Amino acid sequence: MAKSLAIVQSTPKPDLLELIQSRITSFHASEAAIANCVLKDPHKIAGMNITQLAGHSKTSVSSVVRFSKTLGFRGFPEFKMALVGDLSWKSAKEIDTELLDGGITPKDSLSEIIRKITFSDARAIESTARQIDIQTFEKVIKLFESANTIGLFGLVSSGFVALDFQAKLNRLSRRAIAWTDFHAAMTSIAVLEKGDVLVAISHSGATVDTIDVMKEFKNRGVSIVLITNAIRSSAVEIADLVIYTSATETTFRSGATASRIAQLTVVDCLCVAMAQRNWSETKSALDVSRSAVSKRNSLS
Amino acid sequence: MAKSLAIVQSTPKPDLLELIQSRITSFHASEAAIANCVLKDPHKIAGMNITQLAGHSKTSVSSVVRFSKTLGFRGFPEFKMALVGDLSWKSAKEIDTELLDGGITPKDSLSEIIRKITFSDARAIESTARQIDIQTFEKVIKLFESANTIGLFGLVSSGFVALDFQAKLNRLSRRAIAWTDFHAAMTSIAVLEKGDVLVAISHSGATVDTIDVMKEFKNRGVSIVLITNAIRSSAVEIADLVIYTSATETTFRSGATASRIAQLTVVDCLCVAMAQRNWSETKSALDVSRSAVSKRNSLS
DNA sequence: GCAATTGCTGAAACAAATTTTCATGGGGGA
DNA sequence: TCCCCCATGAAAATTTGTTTCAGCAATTGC
Repeated sequence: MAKSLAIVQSTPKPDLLELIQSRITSFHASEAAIANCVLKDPHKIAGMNITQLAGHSKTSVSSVVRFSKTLGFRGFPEFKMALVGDLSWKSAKEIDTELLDGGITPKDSLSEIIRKITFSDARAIESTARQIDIQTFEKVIKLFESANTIGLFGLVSSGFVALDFQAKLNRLSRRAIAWTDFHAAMTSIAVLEKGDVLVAISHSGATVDTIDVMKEFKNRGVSIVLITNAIRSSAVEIADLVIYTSATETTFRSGATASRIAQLTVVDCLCVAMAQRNWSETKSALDVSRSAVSKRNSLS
Repeated sequence: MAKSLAIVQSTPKPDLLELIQSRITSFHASEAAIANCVLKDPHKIAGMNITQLAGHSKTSVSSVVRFSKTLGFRGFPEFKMALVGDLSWKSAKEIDTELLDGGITPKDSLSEIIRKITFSDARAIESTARQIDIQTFEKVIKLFESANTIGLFGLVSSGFVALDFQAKLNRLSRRAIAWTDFHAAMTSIAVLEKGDVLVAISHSGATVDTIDVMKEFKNRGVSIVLITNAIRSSAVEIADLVIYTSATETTFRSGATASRIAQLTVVDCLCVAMAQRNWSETKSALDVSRSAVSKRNSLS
């Protein structure tokens, strides 16, 4: 019971609904059915017991238990408590659940569009933050510290994040190389060897090229860190360590801005944490890099 | 069960602990013992089951049930849920009052680092959203719509935003070109002409190269839109329209993540707004672009 | 195109928790 | 001092939640 206690105490988890929303694509059929019920009328579900929810969602009690466990709870009661807490938290914050969907309609005014987008972006960050597993996070940092070279891989929008990550690591005087397509990574595969790290960034965790790259590097004995939004994906299977983001994509948002923002935040957290670990050395390295830039330009 | 539903739904009960406190004198011996336990460490109690609470308060399970009923609940589970809700509600209120300057100190734990960074990133988005002047925003969109070609310029980290912007505009089947350095922009200056738009992205608004680029294009009769964080800067003077971001950089954050995240959000708002303006055409364009990508890959 | 395997699903057996019942005993009043 | 009342906790009864297992569908490999 110490465990369930710890969960209740340490994580108010005030974003359960968003978490469910963002993971809904990686759910199985019956899990998704339950998720929909919960999202549709969370208050109603909060007043149900497991049998009722099973009936209401036209699934079985076992599926409800599995659903709860998939979300990281010990069982259904714990999930229910988290749900109650979440609803209560939201009512305190007066969060408009209608905004949660973030979906934009043809009749929305400009200010409504701005409100909806910024709301969902901000939530993606907060939700990702609460989601981060400190143990994993710390392990990733240690891997980085022991690695000789850090490889970064991401496609399209995740590629920008990889490049950003590279820039930040370089600034911390770490050797880092970012690739944004399959062939670039493959032709310089020898750059990483046993003891090094490859960070793969992929919102869906299912992109073919990304998975192939991960496999190739893994075969070389390179440790694989994955930053993704999808709990169940082939990429997760391959990776040694996984950091999850929590962003919901909706109509007109296929450009994946929310997920990229969440990824950037994660990257930033990792870099700042690394920087902080060796404060003095970093401070000077930062200063050097900064003054080098300002010889010609101010920052950007 | 209809009743318990009603209770959960209708009563946010934002003061369960106070209620207990106020009634404590009218409790029987064992009820009072339980009440004291609850008041002493509500979080701990919230993670207990009825047997544990009975043991902890040195009473019996039956007394706990009676205690719950005395408070007006149907039974112990309902009391527990109310307690969880109350605590969650209270913690939400507290978070608001907590002051976070975002500065990271050498002794911050990993979770503190994460909290501080994500907090300041989320704040950057929210406060940028509040800052945005709708009139300007709308004018920018109209400029975009009437322009033949849209040029994007940003250096270093703002360069990523420019590239992202280009990708998004292309996806909306707008002709857009991003440059991330002075010479690239200058050599293809002829791409933009009178009636077209150049969007300059610069956190500081003082970068020499960016200002030079703006001037050159302005001389050609190109309209200049600026996305910046600096209210008073040379760049603002030159631009025709300015959209302000609102991000504070602090120790170890010179990589400008917060400002970039704010910029990305602004870019996203602009694109979604444009998309929404001609819903039907866009919808199909988006679909085309999406399906083109998924031929080989899932999104990213 | 078929067989094997994997893994999702729900029914039912099982376990845990909550609630009710009931016997006990202590305190206040006659 | 005795009796009655009722708060109390032990244990039975019930409800609720969890695990196991067999079936089935989808996918992979041959």
